Amino acid sequence: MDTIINNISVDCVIFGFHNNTLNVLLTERTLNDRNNGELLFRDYSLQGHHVQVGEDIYDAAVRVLKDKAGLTDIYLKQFYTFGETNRLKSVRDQLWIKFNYPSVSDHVITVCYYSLVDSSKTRPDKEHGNTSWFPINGLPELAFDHERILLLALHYLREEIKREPIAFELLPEKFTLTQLQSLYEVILNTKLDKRNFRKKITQAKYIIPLDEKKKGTAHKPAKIFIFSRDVYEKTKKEKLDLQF
Amino acid sequence: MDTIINNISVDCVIFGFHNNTLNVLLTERTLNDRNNGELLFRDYSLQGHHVQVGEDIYDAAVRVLKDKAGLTDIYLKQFYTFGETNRLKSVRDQLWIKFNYPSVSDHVITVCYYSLVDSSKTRPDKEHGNTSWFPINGLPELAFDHERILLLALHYLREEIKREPIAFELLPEKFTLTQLQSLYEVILNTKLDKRNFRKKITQAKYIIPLDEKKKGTAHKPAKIFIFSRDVYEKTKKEKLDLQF
DNA sequence: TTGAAATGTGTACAACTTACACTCTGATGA
DNA sequence: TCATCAGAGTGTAAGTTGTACACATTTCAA
Repeated sequence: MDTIINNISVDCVIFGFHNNTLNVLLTERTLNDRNNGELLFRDYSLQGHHVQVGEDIYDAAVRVLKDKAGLTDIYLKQFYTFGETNRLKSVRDQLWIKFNYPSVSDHVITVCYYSLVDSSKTRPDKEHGNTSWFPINGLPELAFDHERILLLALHYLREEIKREPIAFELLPEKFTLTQLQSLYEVILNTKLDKRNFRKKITQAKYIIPLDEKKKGTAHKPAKIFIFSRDVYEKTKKEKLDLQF
Repeated sequence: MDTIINNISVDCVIFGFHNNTLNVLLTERTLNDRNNGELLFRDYSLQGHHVQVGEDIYDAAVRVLKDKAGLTDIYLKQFYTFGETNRLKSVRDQLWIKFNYPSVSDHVITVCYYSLVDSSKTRPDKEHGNTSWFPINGLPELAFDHERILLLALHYLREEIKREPIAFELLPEKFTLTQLQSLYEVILNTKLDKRNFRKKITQAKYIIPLDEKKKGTAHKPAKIFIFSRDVYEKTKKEKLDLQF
């Protein structure tokens, strides 16, 4: 039997892009009264779990994605570790922990990752029935310090998407430029100029047009593009640009 | 008595700028043979320690800076957490740990910070006699996985100094533009054009010239500048600049 | 007073960013 | 089959920013 390390956990903030919004995958957490079964509270948490004995923390994050969301082979980035002594000390969290994981330490450090998934590949399955997507702008009440974790993840995502080609992790392999542009607009919360955006794309040789068009649209079909990490690695240039 | 959490530590990569190089503060680690006292090995480690029971991890980092290097009130940035199961498993490290900290877990997670100090304020004192500065380009052999940690710290420092006004943390309060420029040159490992560099400075209203000149130079004395975080916060503009 | 050493300054050209509006294409249904 | 709809796709001019480049100035010390 795998045993857990009782003071170290990982939490994953799983981002997906659909319905033209940025969404996060959350799991319902409820606590019922021990005596009468009455619902004491319902809120939502990130996907997380304790690291197991003998397990690397990165592997723990991979395991959490697999077990809690059925996701494999996706982008995972460690962004911060939370280690305040009071992070699980609210009355509600204490109740829940005592009921569900009585053996856990009262000072748990959590190493946090954010991950990016192509939501077209992720269908809600039976196994993870109490897990669902919530739009960034319409979050429910969150468990523990998960709101803080989520907001910081969003901050790092916004910074990273400006500098690294990670947007593609959130899109299907084949995408249109309109899709790509609205992804940037949604994440960065700005409006971008279509022509200027496309001018930049043309310069990036690793965003490659196919001889293929989007089918089944009631209007002019869009050209389809793919991202090549290979070409990216070979053509990327370091930009030195001091932001005084 | 303070007790330590035996599987969670913090490590600090302390950067300083002097002699026109970027330096790191390291502490000598030695192990002598139990029987004949003969030196088994000598290498160097970052400043680190286990987190104590009831202590926030950030506070642990502050404590480490104080206790191990006599530093207070300096810039501290968490950049990564290392949690591989084999990070302390080399023969040498195991020997050292068994001798010095036999009660420590064999899977220690370490939360890493880098810190920036104005080295003009840090004089090597008696208490920390086995601690000294090493230039980035002339590092000695390092303990544990500290070389890896140090290199990653350097990576994050290089990224952050391009976007945030942290260079000033490495300089005295009053500095000249030549000092500032060579700091950037050393950290980013490039040559910058003096006139263009100064043109940028002029635009940044938070780098403020004083009516004061450097004294005691055998040549034309340089104007003295200070950095104002206050003005920075008020005048900074978000730069949206997708690096395709 | 002269030399050494580092400070401080301007301009022209190239590259990049920004603002902006209309035509094209294919699907649909009248 | 033709008109309409909805989104795709395209170029240019003006402004801003980045880059390359060389010499006069100031102080100290000999």
